Amino acid sequence: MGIYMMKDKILLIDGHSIVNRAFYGIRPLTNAEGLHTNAIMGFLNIFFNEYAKVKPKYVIVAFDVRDKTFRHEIYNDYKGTRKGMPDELHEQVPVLQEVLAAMGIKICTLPGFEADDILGTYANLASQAGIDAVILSGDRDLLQLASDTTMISIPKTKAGGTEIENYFAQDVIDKYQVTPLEFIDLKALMGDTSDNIPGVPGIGEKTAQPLITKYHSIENLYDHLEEVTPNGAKEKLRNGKEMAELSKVLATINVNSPVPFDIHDAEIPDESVFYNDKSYELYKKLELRKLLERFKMESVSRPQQEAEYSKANITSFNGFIKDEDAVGLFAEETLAFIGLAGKKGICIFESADSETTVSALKELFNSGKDIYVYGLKNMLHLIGDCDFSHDNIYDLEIMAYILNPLLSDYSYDLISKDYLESIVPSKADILAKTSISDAYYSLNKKDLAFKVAALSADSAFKAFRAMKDRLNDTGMWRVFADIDMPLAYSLFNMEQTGVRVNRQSLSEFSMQLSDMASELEKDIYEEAGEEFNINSPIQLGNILFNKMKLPHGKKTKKGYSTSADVLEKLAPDFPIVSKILRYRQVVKLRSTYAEGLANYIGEDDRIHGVFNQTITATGRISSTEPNLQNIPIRRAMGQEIRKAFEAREGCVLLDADYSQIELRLLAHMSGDENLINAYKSEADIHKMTASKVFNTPLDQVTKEQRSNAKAVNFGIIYGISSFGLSQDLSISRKQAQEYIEQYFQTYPQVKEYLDRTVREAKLNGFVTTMFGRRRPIPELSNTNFMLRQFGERVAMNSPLQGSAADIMKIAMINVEKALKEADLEARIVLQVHDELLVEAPENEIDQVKEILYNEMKNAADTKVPLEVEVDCGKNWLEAH
DNA sequence: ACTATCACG
DNA sequence: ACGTACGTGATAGTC
Repeated sequence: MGIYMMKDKILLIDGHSIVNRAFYGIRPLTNAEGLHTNAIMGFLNIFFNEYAKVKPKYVIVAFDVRDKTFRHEIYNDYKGTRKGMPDELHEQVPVLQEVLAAMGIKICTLPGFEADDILGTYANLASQAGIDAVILSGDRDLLQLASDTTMISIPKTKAGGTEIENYFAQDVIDKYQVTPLEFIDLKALMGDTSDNIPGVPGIGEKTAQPLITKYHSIENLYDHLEEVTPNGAKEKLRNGKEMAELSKVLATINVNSPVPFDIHDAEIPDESVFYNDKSYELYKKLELRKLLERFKMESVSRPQQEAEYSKANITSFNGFIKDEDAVGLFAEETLAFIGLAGKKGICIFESADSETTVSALKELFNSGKDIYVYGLKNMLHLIGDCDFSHDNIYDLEIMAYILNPLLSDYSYDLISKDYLESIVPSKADILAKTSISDAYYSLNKKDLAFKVAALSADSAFKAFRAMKDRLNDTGMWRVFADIDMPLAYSLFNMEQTGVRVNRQSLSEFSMQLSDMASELEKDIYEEAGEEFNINSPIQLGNILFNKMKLPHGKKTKKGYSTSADVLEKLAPDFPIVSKILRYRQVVKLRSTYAEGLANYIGEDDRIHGVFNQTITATGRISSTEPNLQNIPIRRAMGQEIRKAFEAREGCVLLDADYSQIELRLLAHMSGDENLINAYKSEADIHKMTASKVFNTPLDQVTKEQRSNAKAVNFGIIYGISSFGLSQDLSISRKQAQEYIEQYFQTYPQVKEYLDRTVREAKLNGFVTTMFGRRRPIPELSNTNFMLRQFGERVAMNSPLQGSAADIMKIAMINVEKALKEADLEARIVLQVHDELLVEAPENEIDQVKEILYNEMKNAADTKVPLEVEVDCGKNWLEAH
């Protein structure tokens, strides 16, 4: 390998241009404080990529002083002003500058000059000092600065990510047939609206480019104006001479600006200067999680705040809690140790065996002390039961969820930040990807496991008060104490009970499905004339819409949509399409359900799924590993899967579901007299609505009218829009709009209620359920019309969906309690939003039916009675 | 890791 | 001019 001197490099960044590109390229993101962060994140990503590629010795980021844009003022004065940036972007610029400064990166602004001038000047200075320059900008204006030693880098957003186009002088010539300096003249002729360069009216790129290639400059072009053909262009040039000259002044970058510091002041001696305490805290505050990983990678020796704790044997934990009223508790699956934190400090208690730990935990729970934990339900699974006092145990994860259900994570480090204003290292910071168990049992990471335990217990101990106050202040303490906290035990019991699934039935059905799939596959290949992957939307789209030339509907990013609603419209005319739809159905049933569910059936022939309590924005619970809330029901083939959910020997399944609970709640919450009366007088609300909306006697309502009214009813719950309804019903927007207006005429107080809800949501920034649970809606104050519109629909939907969720939670708690008090063996096995599935011994059927009906019906007091249907059967399909 | 699709309420 | 119904999770393909 030869040895040669590498020239030093300087990376010059056009701040506003890159931040703009980042803003529009990345979906909106905010941190817990509501500060937008997408542009900052995008900028830093682009920066780190470019930094890694260029490996510069110097870095300068230039920003315009936006209020006074000197050169352009001349022009702005008579032709309007530069487009302002949206608030969501504007607020990020000073924060980004703060981040860059913390990273030790020089920022340069210069009143009276543009960022372009600063970049040009430093590139010029660099060239004189024998330093290569790389200018990073989204703006092609900068191409005039390209030379053999100055490269212009322009990021382009492509489908697969960001690609960067690099231009030295020769690259500019190759692409535009003009030299970098001639690029100024080209720009001056053709103009650039984004940069407020007027250009010569009527002259575009097509005309301008050959002219500059031939005459090299505007001055020379006008000296030879008479030679120019065609006459039209000549005439336009003649009339636009003044514009051309002005434009050239505007388009020329000043490479001799009075820049405030020397290149050598912008030296980055080593990449590690980016990663310091100050920048770490800023990244953390901005919740730039992905980027935070760099801090670990790049500076392993970064000092981490130490958690001070003592160590003891678990048998002595009583001594620790003796003079404490409350403690924060950490426990995890090894059960080899626990962490306790109280007012006198933190202690890690080690234990010889898990039985000792379990009994210590139970004793602790029964000690009468208040216990604060993160994720109680998981802890209950470690212990194996919840037969101990409940009302002194508080789950901070649930508290944090209620305070802001929009977050994706409620770990101790985020809670410390939000409620204690204290930055502590997260589990991932301390252990990277190692699990607590692996760390505990490894040779050198045991103390790291202890450290996580200590920080978690300590933050639980300290954050409780602030969170309780916040729940009280927002009127949500009752939601926590009466609904979500007790529900955790119900969910634990449900998970522990599990639901019995017949392995044999699933496997037989899976084989049938496989046969059906290969049959359909064969037919589809035959009709398509070739073999391809039917599961690939890209390949399928190509076959259907490019090769076979079927009429296409919507487009996706990568081609034509092949979604079911598009294919269904084609199915009657093209047999291959019906086969594809059927193939999809079959494959879905096999992979997700027949095979997918089988993987979760345990030794006890039951599936013990996970019911998550801190996921949804509205207060519903969600189900994972596997998802037991989306088991097929609507189509005959899918019902086979439901049949596999069986009661164990000697038992039956009782299924209880609320009928149209959200619509009934709409009647209750709006107080609409017509809707309330409709419910009181007629069982079939969709038919009743059809009769009123379409002005038809009840007994003459057609099937179609009823189903249209049903769609409108659903639309109302989802936050009605004429577009959405028109899509659903395959009718025109105008027609949909008429339905909606008819509906609101029928139920005027519903309209008033929805308007009021949106209005108050805009005022408060959140909506509430009947029980006071809040959902924040930051979209309502977004400047993006689409997002605001979305916020309005959410405002209409969330109180209904959320109140229904609250009611079901209350019902679950009460059903469980009633089953226990009646000393029954029956257990809740599933919850599917408005439906409960209970497994009960045959001799308990009547009692359990009664309990389900009463507890669900009476879970809330509403102006329209809640209707509950209870049924039973040997399997879930029969019971529903 | 992201997109498209589809299962449920 | 935009381009959408509300709330979820799993799978397969693609990058």
